[in-house]
Amino acid sequence: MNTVAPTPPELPPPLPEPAREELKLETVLAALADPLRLQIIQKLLLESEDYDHPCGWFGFDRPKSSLTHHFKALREAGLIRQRQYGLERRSRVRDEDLEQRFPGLLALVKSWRSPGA
Amino acid sequence: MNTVAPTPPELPPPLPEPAREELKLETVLAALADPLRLQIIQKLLLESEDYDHPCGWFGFDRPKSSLTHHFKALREAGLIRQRQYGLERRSRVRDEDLEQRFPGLLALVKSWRSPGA
DNA sequence: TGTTAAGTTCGATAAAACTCGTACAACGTC
DNA sequence: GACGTTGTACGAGTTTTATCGAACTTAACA
Repeated sequence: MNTVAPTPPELPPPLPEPAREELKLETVLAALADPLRLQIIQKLLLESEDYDHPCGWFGFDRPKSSLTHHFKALREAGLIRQRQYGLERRSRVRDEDLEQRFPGLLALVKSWRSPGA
Repeated sequence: MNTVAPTPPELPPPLPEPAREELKLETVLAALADPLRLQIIQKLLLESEDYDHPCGWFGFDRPKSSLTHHFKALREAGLIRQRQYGLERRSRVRDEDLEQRFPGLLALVKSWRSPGA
């Protein structure tokens, strides 16, 4: 019986991101201080169900260039990992890395009561 | 036998601050995103030993007007409580309020490894 | 009363950050 | 190849934030 974990089915490589050890609390907090970005992370945490999501999935009524800006900020701060699937760039929260470095932080985001709801 | 808690020995009233229920995660995170302010909170958490401290106690080599700016930012975000003692304005972390609203957040600040040390 | 010390307020400057339009690149499909 | 779709890159305008000097306020005290 072979108990080796199955090889993941060829994922596209992640876009450039800081390594786990490079994550800085100041930077992570600054990234989360923006309400839209907080909302992005919260939605991913609450609704993503193990799938990565392109930024259209979020349903924000904002110009695309604004969204690019915020997703990039999140990625560069180390909050999300992004992979390119054809045209789409899908995002997921780096929950393991974040929990390891900043335990409890994501729980706070999860239970955030956003002003808009 | 009287088990009533002793009346605290006449503290000066706190300067204006947001009530516990008014604390906003975005605002708190933004306040903590600045390295100097993060350092202020961390130092208070690690070394204050139940005393409030005037801003000279921190030993920052910055002009007074800069310090005023940051302490005010922390107070208005709800991170510290300040009381006036004669000429001094002493600060303490609002640990109970913060722990209640954002459990685990202060632990992250406590274990922060500041870039400068 | 005059001096010192802690801290504020105001104002100017400078550096970041947010917002978004326009133009562009890449991939799929007809 | 032309088109629609997803998203980026660049740049400009606007707002926020940080930094700090200078003048002021207040309390303590000799």
